Amino acid sequence: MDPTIPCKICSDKSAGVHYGVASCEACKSFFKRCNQKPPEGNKCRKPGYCTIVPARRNNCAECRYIKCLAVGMSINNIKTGRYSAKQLEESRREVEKLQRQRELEKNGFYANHTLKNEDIEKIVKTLVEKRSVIKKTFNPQLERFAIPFKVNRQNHHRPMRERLTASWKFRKPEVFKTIVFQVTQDIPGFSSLTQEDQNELIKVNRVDFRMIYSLVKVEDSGKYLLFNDKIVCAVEDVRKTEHLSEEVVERIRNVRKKLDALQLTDEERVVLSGLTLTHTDRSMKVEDRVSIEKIQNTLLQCLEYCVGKQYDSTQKGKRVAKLLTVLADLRTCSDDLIQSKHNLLFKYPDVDFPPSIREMWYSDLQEAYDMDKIRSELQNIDLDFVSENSSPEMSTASDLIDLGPDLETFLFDTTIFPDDIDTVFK
Amino acid sequence: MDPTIPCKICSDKSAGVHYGVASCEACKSFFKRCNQKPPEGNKCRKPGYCTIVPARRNNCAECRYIKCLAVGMSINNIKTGRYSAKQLEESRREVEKLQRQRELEKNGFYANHTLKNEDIEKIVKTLVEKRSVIKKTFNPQLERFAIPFKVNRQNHHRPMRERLTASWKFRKPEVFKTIVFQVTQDIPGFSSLTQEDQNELIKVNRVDFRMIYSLVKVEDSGKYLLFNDKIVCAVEDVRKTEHLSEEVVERIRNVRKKLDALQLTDEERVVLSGLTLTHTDRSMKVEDRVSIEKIQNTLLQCLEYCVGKQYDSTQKGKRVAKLLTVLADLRTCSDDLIQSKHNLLFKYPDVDFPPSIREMWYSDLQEAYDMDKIRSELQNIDLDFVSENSSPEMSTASDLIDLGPDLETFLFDTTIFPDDIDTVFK
DNA sequence: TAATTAGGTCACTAGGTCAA
DNA sequence: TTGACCTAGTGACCTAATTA
Ligand SMILES: [Zn+2]
Ligand SMILES: [Zn+2]
Ligand SMILES: [Zn+2]
Ligand SMILES: [Zn+2]
Repeated sequence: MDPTIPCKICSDKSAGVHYGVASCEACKSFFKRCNQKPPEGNKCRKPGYCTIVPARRNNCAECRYIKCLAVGMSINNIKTGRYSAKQLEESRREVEKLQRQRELEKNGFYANHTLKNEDIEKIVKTLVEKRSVIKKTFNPQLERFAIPFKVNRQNHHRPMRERLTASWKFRKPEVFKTIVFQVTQDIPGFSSLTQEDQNELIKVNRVDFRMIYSLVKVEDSGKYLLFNDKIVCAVEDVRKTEHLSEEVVERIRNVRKKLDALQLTDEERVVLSGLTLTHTDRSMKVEDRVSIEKIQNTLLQCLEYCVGKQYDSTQKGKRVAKLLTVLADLRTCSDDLIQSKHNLLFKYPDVDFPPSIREMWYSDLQEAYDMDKIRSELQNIDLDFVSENSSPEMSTASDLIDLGPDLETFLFDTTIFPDDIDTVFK
Repeated sequence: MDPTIPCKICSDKSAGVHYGVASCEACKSFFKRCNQKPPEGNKCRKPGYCTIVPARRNNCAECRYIKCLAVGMSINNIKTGRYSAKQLEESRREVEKLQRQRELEKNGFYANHTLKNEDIEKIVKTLVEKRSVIKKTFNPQLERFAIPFKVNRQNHHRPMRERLTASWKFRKPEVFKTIVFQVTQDIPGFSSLTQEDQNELIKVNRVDFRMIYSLVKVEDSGKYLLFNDKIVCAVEDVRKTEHLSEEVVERIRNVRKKLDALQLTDEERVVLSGLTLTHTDRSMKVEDRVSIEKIQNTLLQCLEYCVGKQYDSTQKGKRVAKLLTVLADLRTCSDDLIQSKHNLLFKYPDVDFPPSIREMWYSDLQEAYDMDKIRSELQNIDLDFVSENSSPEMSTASDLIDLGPDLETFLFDTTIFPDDIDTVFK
């Protein structure tokens, strides 16, 4: 809407926000046509690598489309109607940011370099290995939760405020922070960002990150939470304790289905996870957008490389496009999830949430994660809140709906009410 | 007015009560435009089935419009001006209910499932058959009233209090209760509701139900009450004994006209009747709104199916929209009727109304229908209060206005003053 | 008065059109 | 195929009207 904000795809003069992204008239029309018929593959020698600028944007439709998807264009992201005062304020601030940005650019900070394959290989390999290390490191702690339990439905009728207050005593968000911190250490350029930017990116994108990075396999029917191939909990019970509406759950379910359908390789998974953290649209506070874009560019090259290992050039572009489309869907979906969390928390402002939770869910709070503190706290984390009784029962399948949340969300972010869990078995 | 009450159409943040329904700014504007020009039909594959949520509400205007109508939006439902203390109290209570609601949500009961055609067929067939059974069962009792009689106009000048007291001796609301109870037995899910919710729904929606379910044919001119094709009474006389204002009668007359103009098939009639009972906005006491919504959803599918039998896909959406519009009009109209009943009864608080009547008309009374008692009482109902004299005269047509009430209302709910009836003729 | 809403306004965008 | 331009919405905000 402000012409000083350039097209996110080709950096031409933007003609407003189209399909969720500031874009020029040309790129808007282009993406519109792509939705009717996506551009043919196997024309570009290196899909994803062509530079998209006004003069050359018509040279490679495939790359233009990939860029559209990468910056978050999606048919599910449509905005209509007049802007609210709040949105206008956002826009105004983005313009200011941009000006500061341009000054940085003049200092030759940003270079649109192309990585060598061996560098890419090294990055991806490190990320994959880090994931299995994390798995091993946290297994002992996570394993303690791999105990199926039954939810006491009676507790759903207790006053919400009471249940919320009780639940937070047992949250361990530090575990997640540690995991994501470990990962960012291996994303080239991420630790060079200011502490503030790092924290902000993690904060606003953690749901997306977690959804993709998830350490657990989701059970095939999608009805149960699995960890180490053991059923942990019925999804419907999580939905209720999470206080999520059917609609939000439906959205999550759909995105989870799409994610599962992708059958991500480990390599694709870690790179995509990293990509989620480079999304800056959710925050006004992020300062150094140019550096973040550079990180994004690096990871996109990694993605292209990983996909190229499995697919021939005919299919490679398609696969990349597909991955990025699902990423965009995931963003919209987790926006909803975050929103419904906010609604919940604002509805019960007097609940005694620990500061770490407030900070996590109230996006306008100023405190940020203290990475050093997290690192030092890593040793002292204690996760036991489930006592181990036994009772070989579980909510019946007929009560359940099809959803595939991930264990981490369940364990560290969700509103689990320990009092609701009355029997643990196996 | 309370922003925690979401938009009834798309569940976005509501901006107050518009056209009678809590709705967001967007849906308000949308409905406003629809009143100028309704959305084009035959664009949606399955009118009425699209989910209306903020992100997707612009995907299908037809379904959004149908949803508007289904939740009761109507140009005749406009409310302006400041809220009274009572209305504010209502709103406050609704917010509380909503919170409790979400906690109940839901023993897996609410699933937005789509019914198979054969199941729909079965439901509709059962409902239609039940109606003809009811007709047969109650014919002997109703037939006894199918005697035209003349009203003694002198009695209209007797003190109101006196007339009211006398009249209630002869009311038989039990008959109606039995009829509606029989019907609810065949509405899937209705009998699974708590006894309290069932009673409350019947209580607050009975006028609408009756108006549509009506067992009698209305005389063509609309000037006389008919049962089994025999004139029973002049409408204007009912108006006077009922103490209804010209305005209310005019409203009823208009709605009745609209209803008649629809030329409902038996199938449409029974399904619409069922739908009236799923309306929860009139009561604060209704608890399990989600289950009721599911019932409503089921019946909406039935309606769509019935309409689909007669109309091609081009016209189907239009017909459904039309039916739901009239339903909304009916609601407003019977709101007026109920209000004027309340006014009447509050004006004469010392009249010795039987408990069953108090309970029926004073919506804030706590007693509810006792279904089991009704069932057992069914055998003992005795409807004879009209003695059979004869006199071949009738109120002249010039006194009459165009109104088409239904016999059940006349017989069982209305304020008939037996003393007013001085001559009955063949 | 103050609260509250219908209807108007117009800054916005999806999708269609068509010359280049 | 492209992209400038157009049309039919959309929805945030405003004001006049309505009511307690
Ligand atoms: Zn562009
Ligand atoms: Zn290319
Ligand atoms: Zn809405
Ligand atoms: Zn539709």
